Amino acid sequence: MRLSRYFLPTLKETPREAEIVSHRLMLRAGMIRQEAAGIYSWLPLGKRVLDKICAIIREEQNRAGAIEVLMPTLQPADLWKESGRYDAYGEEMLRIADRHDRQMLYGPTNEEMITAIFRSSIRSYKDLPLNLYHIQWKMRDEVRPRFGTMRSREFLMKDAYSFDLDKEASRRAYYRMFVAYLRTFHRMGLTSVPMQADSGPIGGDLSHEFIILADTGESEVFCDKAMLDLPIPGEDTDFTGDLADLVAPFTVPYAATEEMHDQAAFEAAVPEERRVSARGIEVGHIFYFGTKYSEPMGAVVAGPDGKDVPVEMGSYGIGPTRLVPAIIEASHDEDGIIWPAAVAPFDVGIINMRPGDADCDAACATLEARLQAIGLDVLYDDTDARGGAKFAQMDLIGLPKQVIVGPKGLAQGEVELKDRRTGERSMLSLDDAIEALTA
RNA sequence: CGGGGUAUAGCGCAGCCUGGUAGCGCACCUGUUUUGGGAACAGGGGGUCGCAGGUUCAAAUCCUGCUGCCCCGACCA
Repeated sequence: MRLSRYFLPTLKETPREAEIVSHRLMLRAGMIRQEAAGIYSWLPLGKRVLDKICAIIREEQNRAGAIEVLMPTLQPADLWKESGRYDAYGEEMLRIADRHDRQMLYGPTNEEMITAIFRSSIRSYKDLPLNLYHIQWKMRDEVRPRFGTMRSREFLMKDAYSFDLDKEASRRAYYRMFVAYLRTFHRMGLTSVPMQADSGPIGGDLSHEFIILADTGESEVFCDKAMLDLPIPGEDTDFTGDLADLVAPFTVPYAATEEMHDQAAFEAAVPEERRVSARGIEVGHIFYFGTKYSEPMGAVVAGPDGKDVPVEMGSYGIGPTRLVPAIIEASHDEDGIIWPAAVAPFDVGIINMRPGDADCDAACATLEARLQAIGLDVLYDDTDARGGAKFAQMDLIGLPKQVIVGPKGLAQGEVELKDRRTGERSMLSLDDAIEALTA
């Protein structure tokens, strides 16, 4: 992509409304634009990051055996009356009447709808286990949206729903998502800590929040330092087996958000030098809720004995539009964003120091073509802005690798390769630079 | 929903107290000189001063009402 033909409205100054660093950087890097309180447009650079995040989520959901669907954002109120949540949900649910004065709502979540889909097609335990997910816009009309897309009213959510014959099978389904989540966040360059969460009226231990540690996180979290260094299950994980042994190392050490925190238990369980108390951002939440929806809504399957039983369910959420700022909170410096390679909007940035100079133009064009040929996404700054402005902009938008091409280097047959994270710079021949970027 | 702010060009701000027909920096356009870490000079374009009403010869400025947005709290992927 040539920068001169792209839409990248970066800002030198920070819009006044932005308080936290990720919000400031997302606005300055031209990733988003606010349309109303808690409502955002995603501009090209932001859209690219969002797409990369969603792609990783999909890969890991699919690997874990979940199947993608797509449900509508607008739902009929009748479904929610069946589950009893239409009246219970409160002001956070955006209610709409259509032209026939039918009661509709912009969905804050999809348990009712997925249960309706399930019950209309599945009759036998032989069709279980089943896990259906989608990535789709949700609306929660929060009293006070804030922090950019970290807490917005309209937000993207990956929500998966599992269906099983009994609680034991549902636990295995829960563990599959547990491992999938560990892998998903790990692949995005994040250290996530699963923390036991309030599981509501069902009780038990099958509810976890996945927390990213970041200084500017919203809530206080406490855990055993050992949690941060646990190896993450590999992509060869057999999701058809029981994953209890893989999950156990993550559920045994102490880890709790402030709502669940017990200081005495913390001190008893964790030696002082391993006690971590930090800020965290919730990027995922999984829970088992049994027959809470299947029973009132009549989602039953015939068991081996031929008798109908309400299906056991769980739901599993990740917020991609929250992950973007979460990643930035965890990875930035005073110059701007530092994207982990897996979610960077472009893999490589090329800076042409002297557009119009035949040698510079030719070297940049060659570089761009060869990097694209090996499958890299390249943003080529071919504008005639001053050198300093180009460096600042490329650092602001956080591309992990940058190649700087100018007459001084070319006179020696070299270009400069820069690593955004470490700040390391080295002069290399064009071929060596391409070699280094391919590795 | 309680408390506190704020609203003037795309962004950041001044002007308001003391009324006289809108200004600065950045960004943008033209030209020249420049060019290795947010260039210099010269010229230029861009504004229903959030909205509505009122006071006045005259309102960005004073008065009244409303709305948007931000922050703190309670609530939440």
